[in-house]
Amino acid sequence: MLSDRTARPAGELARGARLAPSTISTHLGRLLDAGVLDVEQHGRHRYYRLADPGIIRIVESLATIAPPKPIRSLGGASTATSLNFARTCYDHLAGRLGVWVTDELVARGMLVDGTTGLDVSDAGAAWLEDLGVSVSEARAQPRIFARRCLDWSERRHHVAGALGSGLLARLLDLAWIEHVDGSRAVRVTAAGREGFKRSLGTPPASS
Amino acid sequence: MLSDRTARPAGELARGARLAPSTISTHLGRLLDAGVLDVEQHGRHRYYRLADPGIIRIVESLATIAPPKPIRSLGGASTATSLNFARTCYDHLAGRLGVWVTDELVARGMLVDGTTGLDVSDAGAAWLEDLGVSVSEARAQPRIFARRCLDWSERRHHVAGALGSGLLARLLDLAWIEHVDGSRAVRVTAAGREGFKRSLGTPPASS
DNA sequence: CGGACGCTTCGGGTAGCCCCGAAACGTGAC
DNA sequence: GTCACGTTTCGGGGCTACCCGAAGCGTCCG
Repeated sequence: MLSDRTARPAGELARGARLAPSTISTHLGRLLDAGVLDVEQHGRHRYYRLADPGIIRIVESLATIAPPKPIRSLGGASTATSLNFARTCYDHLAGRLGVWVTDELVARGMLVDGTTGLDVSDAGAAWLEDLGVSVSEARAQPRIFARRCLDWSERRHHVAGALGSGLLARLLDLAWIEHVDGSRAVRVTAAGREGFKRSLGTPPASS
Repeated sequence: MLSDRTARPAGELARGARLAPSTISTHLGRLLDAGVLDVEQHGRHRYYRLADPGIIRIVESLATIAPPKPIRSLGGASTATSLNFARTCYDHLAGRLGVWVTDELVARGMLVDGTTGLDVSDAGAAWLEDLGVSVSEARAQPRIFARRCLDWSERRHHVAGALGSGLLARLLDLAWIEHVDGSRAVRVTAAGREGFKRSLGTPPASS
């Protein structure tokens, strides 16, 4: 849950791992002592995050070789919260939906491995422009065009970078997806289900 | 023990870890199932090695953040074998002696961090030439001049690359060190103790 | 100021990992 | 064929990491 560089309070981590707050607190304390985590206090919340980029790299490389349902203890970890289905990760789409979109684009040859990160093929550019995402604008931005970002709930990659950002913005604009209250969680609208179905096939179920 | 890319039979790994062969065999079996290790059978020996470069990188990065005396179980791991004191790692010097030499050179400002790996200062070059190691020859070689190599017994770095190779060759040439029978283990001769003392201070004890 | 809330600390129960010795297996040596 | 040797498999024992509920501490809110 912390591998997306977010800082999260202990209670949220406990709920996410389906463990008692006291249990999570012990773990966090040890990781803090070991220098793996940093903590920042805001009011009565204590926000934990991975200590440095080196640690992040290690966590990510471990996650890539870990079996799909790893974690020998920690209760079973994967929760059934709406965050697992779809959420924003910074400014792009993550969760089961984000990974699905990425997978479909790759399967159709629209998204391919490029020299630095990912790239779109001609077919991919056409599809994106048709949807209303400006590929040329994304390319012009002073940041990496498209890169893989590790999804903590799916343990697979979804697309980030300028392209991921543009895609998320357009999907919200089209009202194919919308934020759930004020949270990072996202839900697919009726229009979205239709739209996805027409252009990429049936999206995963939210349950 | 496997992080230097060597392949080793189960029994040697058991002795190195000071564990019963049956215990080590269980661990190796699990790591094999998980795809972390590969195995190759030669006669009645089974040689284990890390499965791929990705795994090697992960093992090394974990070792760099692990505390100096980690390993919660596994008996206590660090053996008192002669391999721990001094050995060759490919074509350079490793073990307590190899790490000591590297540390002393760094402490004296002779070995410094360079753009790619390590580099020698003017003082370092002078010292090496005085010893009889040709720095210019090492630089001319079509391989990296000097790099850090993780020492599995010390869990710290020693110097490798063309410079590490030249240094080992010269130390053997000067008969400051010599191989123990046919093994990778190395011992310091009487002349070596004298020589090290004059130029770098008292070397670590072999016991 | 009292109560709610987030978090941590403490004490104790349990599951499962790590370990070993004994025995089985397979290969090479005599 | 028999023995030696390296390795694996099996059955069990001890330890400790993980986990929880209860209690304590600090912060915010009414």
